[in-house]
Parts: sequence; C-alpha cells; structure tokens
Amino acid sequence: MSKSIGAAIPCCPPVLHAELSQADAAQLAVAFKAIADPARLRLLSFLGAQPSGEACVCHLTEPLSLTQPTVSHHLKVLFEAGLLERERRGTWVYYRLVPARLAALRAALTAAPRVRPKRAAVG
Amino acid sequence: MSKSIGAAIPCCPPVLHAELSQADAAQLAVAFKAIADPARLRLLSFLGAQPSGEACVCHLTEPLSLTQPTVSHHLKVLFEAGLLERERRGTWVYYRLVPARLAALRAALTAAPRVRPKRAAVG
DNA sequence: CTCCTGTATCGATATGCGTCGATGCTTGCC
DNA sequence: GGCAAGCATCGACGCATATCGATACAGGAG
Repeated sequence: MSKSIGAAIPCCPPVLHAELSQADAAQLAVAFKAIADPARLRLLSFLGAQPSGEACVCHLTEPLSLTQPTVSHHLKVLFEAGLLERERRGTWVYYRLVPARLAALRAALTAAPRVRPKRAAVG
Repeated sequence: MSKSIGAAIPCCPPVLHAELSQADAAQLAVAFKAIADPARLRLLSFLGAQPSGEACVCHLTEPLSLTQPTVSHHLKVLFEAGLLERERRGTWVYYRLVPARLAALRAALTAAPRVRPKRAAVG
C-alpha cells in the first residue's frame, strides 16, 4: 500500500498565505483527512492524555467502543499520516503521538493575517 | 441538512489534553472534514492570498479548474463550517476568511505537549 | 417587463471510507 | 512443537461525498 505519507509533509507544509498548488493541496488534504474523523480524534486525545504518553491497542478498543480491527485501521491511518509512532513491546504494540506532525498541521492553518500585513512576531 | 455548525464550535474546542467525548469529537471532525479536501484548501489559500482578502465565485472557478456548481458547493461547506463569510455585492457574492475559526481549529491541534509542560506564549 | 449575468440548488453518478466478522501472522508461554 | 493472546489484514456492506450537467433563483441593464 502506501509507504509513508509522512515523508511528503516535511515540517512546514505550504501555508495559506499563497495559493496552494494542486499537489500541495492534495498532500495537505491527506493529512487533514487523517484527523478529520471522530474515532481518530479520540485516539489522538486519548494518547495525549495518557500519563505515559502512549498506549497499546488493547487499551484503546474499549474507550472508543469500537472493535479491534476498526481501531487498528484508524491507528494505521494515523501512523501512515505520520501522526503516530509504533513500538512493539513483546506481544503488545504501543502507539505514541508525534507532536511535530500536529505542529506542522497547526502551522498550515496559520493563514491570512492580512488584517495586518505584519511579518514578524506572528502567532 | 446542517444548520450552522459554527455555533457548536464556540471558540476553544476541547483540546487534546483529555479524552474527547464522542460528541465533541464528532463536532471537531466536522470542522476538520471541511478543510480536509484539496479544493477547499485551495479555496482557503486563494482567499487568504487575495490582497483584498476576499473574492467572488466567478474568480474562484478558474484557478481551481472546477465547474461553478462544484465551487459553489465547496464554498457552502466552508461557509457552514464557519470558516468563510458571505457578502452579496450586487450580482456577485464575495467570500472572505474567518481567521477566528482557523485559529480555533489550530488550537484544537495544540495537543499533548507532555514532552515539556511549556506554556508557550506563541499563539 | 425582458434579457443577461452570476450564483445556488437539484438529481445522478462514481468514488471513497468507516465499520464489521473472519482469518492470518507474530510473539510469548508451557 | 503446540497453544494462547494481541495485532494486522482481507472481504464486504452501507453511507457519505466530490463532481458534473441541467435548472432555478437573484439582481442589474436596457
């Protein structure tokens, strides 16, 4: 299937200050599609709320009220979007947030501060 | 169909530091779905790049290489998500970004800074 | 009022995606 | 080796949606 979409979204995807190309828009849309789902948003929030910052799949199926294959599917989507890291520890697989990716998406939403043509001290 | 999703996303939707409820996740997902589309991302970027900060529909169909009904559809989606403002001026309808909504979505992505409990003055 | 232009809506179609049950694979244990 | 548990993949179903052509609606010009 897909290799790793993360590579296509380096660090600072083109922000909305200029017209996005069709390709850039497609890449960015893939990333936003990854988080544009209730189950995946809950996964992100749950992982972020864990004291250890991580959780195994077996601990994620119950709070989401979804079956294991479905949770695994969502985790895969987030993983391929570069939003999660995987680490297999014995029988269990632990997932962890990748804050840098979230920051990159956040940066992409830093749009149109044209109310003031400032160029410094943004955000 | 949808009335006005904007009302459901006040200003600071529940961030990802705690487990999102199913309802909150659904609301947030609707907002992210609105921007998780190449055409709509390009619309946002195009509007943000306009010197006047706005544009009429007739100026948006060409750069997107989409038909007028399709563009109108996407604008409606963004409008109902609270991301765009409408203003009819004579025969033309002008659309304008709503920076506050983008900021709200950005805030929702401010997740899991558990690597360091920074408070970051940056918005 | 009539025509024209710009925009929104409608109906139809094709594609994408969330969800599940069933099954295969990997790891650990005995 | 054999068994059990956790996770991933597969195939299928149903629903949402992106897109288009056709058409209806709104506003200006004559």
